[in-house]
Amino acid sequence: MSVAFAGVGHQTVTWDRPSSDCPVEVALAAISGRWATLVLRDLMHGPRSFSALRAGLPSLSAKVLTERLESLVAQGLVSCSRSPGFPVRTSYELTSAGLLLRPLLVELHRTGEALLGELADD
Amino acid sequence: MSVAFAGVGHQTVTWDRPSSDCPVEVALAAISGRWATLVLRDLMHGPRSFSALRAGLPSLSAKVLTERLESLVAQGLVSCSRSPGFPVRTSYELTSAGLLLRPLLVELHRTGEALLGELADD
DNA sequence: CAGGATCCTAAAAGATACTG
DNA sequence: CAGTATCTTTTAGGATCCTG
Repeated sequence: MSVAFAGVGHQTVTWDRPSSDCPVEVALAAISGRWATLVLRDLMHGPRSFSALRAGLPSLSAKVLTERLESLVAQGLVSCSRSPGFPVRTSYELTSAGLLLRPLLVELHRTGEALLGELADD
Repeated sequence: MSVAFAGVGHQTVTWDRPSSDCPVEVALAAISGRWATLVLRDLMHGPRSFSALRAGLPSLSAKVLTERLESLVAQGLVSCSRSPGFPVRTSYELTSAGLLLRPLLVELHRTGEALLGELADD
């Protein structure tokens, strides 16, 4: 059921709704939600604690950061380890699956620049 | 202000919120919203009328399709031409800017497949 | 330090009916 | 045909205060 965007060829699949088994939806799920790409970008540079992530994104509330991280962990893209003792320290880190997102983020950035350039010509 | 995701190097930019002048946000805006990628995928195959798009995405209401198309047109990614006379016929078509999204859609699909493969290993 | 619990608002999505 | 109008529901995001 591989849908070839590039090869504009014949294809049998006909989605009638965004279905979660579609690869595109899977990838989209990983990067959607406000701040998601920014959090991922931070994690691309290495493991980060909860507060390190907050410090990097000051206008992001604890609640939303928690949501974003929970989502990423649930999708198997990020793992979380917490130090025993007190106060607790956490370390969020990309899993091998999470690392697969790097080319997508790069492409997102590249495409955005291309759009800015193209639309400036008008 | 080019942010290198790939080159994990030094960078001066520090976003404290998703800003619309960030290329990543620009690209994200183009593909966000439910059904957006599906509509774009249809348009990648050539010009489509309003009802042709609806026919391809049966569970998508006229209202939402209208919203999606308005957004794409507003972003300069799609153009719309309407035939004079009655009944009216429309033709939505990707602009040259809109065509720039193709590699991104391909990458989205590719990444999704990679994720499905990687996560299946667990 | 790293969240959880609540409450609130705004925006997005969907259903339905109607118009140029 | 190609939408618009309206209303209701859902969901995301944010603010604030609290806890292990």
